[in-house]
Amino acid sequence: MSFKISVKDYGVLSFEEPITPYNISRTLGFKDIVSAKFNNRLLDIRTPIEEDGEMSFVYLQDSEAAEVYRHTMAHIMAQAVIRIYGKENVRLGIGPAIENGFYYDFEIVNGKITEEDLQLIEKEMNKIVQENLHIERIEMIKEKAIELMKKENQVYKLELIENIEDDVVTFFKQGEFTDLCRGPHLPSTGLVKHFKLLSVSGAYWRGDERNPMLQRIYGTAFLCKEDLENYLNSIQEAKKRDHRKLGPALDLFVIDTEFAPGMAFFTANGTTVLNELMRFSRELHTESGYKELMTPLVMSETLWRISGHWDHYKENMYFTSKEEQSYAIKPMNCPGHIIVYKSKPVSYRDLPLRYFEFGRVHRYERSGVLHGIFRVRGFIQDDAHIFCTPEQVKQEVMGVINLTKRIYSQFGFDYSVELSTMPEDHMGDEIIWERATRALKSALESANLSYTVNEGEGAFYGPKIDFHIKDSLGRMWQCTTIQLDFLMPERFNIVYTTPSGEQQQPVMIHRAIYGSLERFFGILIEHFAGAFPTWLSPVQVAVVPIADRHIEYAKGIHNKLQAEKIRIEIDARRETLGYKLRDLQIRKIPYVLIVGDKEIQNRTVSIRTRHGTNLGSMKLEDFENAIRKEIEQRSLKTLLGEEA
RNA sequence: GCCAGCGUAGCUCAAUCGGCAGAGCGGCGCAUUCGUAAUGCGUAGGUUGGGGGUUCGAGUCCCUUCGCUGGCUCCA
Repeated sequence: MSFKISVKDYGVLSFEEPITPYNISRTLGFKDIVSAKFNNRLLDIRTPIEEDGEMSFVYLQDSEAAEVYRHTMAHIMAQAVIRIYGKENVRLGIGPAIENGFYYDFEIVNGKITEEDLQLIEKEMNKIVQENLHIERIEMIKEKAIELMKKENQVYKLELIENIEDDVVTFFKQGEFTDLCRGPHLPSTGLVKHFKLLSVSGAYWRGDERNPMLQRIYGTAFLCKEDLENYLNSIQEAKKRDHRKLGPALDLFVIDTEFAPGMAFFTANGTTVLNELMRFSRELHTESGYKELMTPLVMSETLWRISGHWDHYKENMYFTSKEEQSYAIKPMNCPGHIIVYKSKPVSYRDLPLRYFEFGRVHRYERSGVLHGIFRVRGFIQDDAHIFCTPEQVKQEVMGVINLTKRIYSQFGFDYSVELSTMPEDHMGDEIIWERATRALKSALESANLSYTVNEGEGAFYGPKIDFHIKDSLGRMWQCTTIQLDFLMPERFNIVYTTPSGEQQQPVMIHRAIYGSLERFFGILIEHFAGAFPTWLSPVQVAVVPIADRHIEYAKGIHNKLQAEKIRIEIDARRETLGYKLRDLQIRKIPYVLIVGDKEIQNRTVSIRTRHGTNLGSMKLEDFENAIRKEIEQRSLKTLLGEEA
């Protein structure tokens, strides 16, 4: 047996016997490695290697090391939990490193972990760090490991081992604590000292709600104190952008939890923003050849039986009845659009037929999932259904992708794209699903979008492409969705006439770009931290007369700009100038026009931005032209000299 | 829905061990007419989420219900 390893910054070495990265590093005089990258996989330094490959060493300061030390931190936490609650009372689930931190799932027999306990656990973790325990990697024959786990009553670990294919499994041991684990881990528990436990929550074993619920502790860890503090501060800062906080504070919406949990009441300000969003969307949809519809909110239950919602979506629907007739409040707009489609004969010449609607839908959502206006029970979709021939599918999907890119670029945020395939609970043949999935893939590739695949996450009627946007706390939310559907046209038996006079079934593409206006609005609030671009700002300009004798002039400005459809208000409150400026700035009004004696004399306005910058005086006409242009262009930036 | 925590004035938060429900901001009133982030004084505002219980006495302890937060599952 002989194999070669190419070590970065050294050269190629030949070995006859299995060797660990640690031993290689020692031989070559590299010190203090915490992990090794071997053929692009992060390895524990104690893992014996016996094959050709390329290796580079990972040191504590390297970015790749975070995964390793956070994983070790999860073990330290588990060790602390066991010390506190007693070995016989703790059953371990899984404990991986995640983005920015780590977690571990526990079952505490006849007990529970509360937020208060986190301090206690942190204290014990600090002890373990102080003890600087040596971490050992142990290989064990699977049968023996199963026996051991049975003896220790570690039912979850047992399940994990039974699902491992190899004959040998690995454990990591630090002091009295041993855990089934693939690794990699640090050489000892004393290397990373700065950590914080963040929260405790429930998590189903293996993510399945039929399984028991374990308790999950989330934490984070960093090499130096500053990084930890910066991270904790960034969480605090992000919380200030939270739309649930900013929305009511900026008077955009309220949620009345007593009378309508999971429903948003948009105030005048919020409605203004939504109207602007809809206006923008309508313009683009018209340009892209969509026809706007309005369809009923309440339709017969029978309709929903035909559509398949009754069989696959009933749990999420609201029902009502009158005169012994049962009705459903629509959870989707598709059946309504199909009724319009069916209302007259369709020729191949009419296709693709793009029906668009700002459709208000209601879906029952379990109480625990509601979240501000990101996840509600009633929302408005910028929904459309494209009816087309099978040949037109790819082009139509690409059209939607382009429209999506166009809309996103207006706001300037990043997104990720996912393709979701056939779920367990689905309608129709697998062959149809495969064809549809291929069409979506092909469109994605032609559009040059990189994407990840979510197996089994599609809608019940077809596979879909989703665009996700990050919220202020790093959670991803689905906005745009493009779903292919070969099934609903069949169930409703809709057809078009082909050139040869035959009746053929169209393909249906369900798509929404904002997704839900509520969610998109919420994302915007967080993205701009409430300081919307001027075209979206509920109030675009405030005029502040310095003293009563300036009110008349201020009113003139107000009336003039208002006549130009600029959203302007006058602040003639009997308060000091400083007080009003502070108040208007907190409300994030893009421009404040201050008028006093000087301005009246020169027919100017003094301009102050919501960032507190004094832009000096300007002729009213010049200001008017600039802001009008800024609004017309729906500019992300101000045209008056600084970032909007 | 599930696990844990939380729910006091419009908002942010006090109220010791179970012992008279309070403050700041905001609102309202009066005075102040002011040049780029908070003028001063006064005043109203509460069934402590709802219901039940323990107790001489409950914001505080127990039960229940509704809601919220963090996650899990689910989803636009």
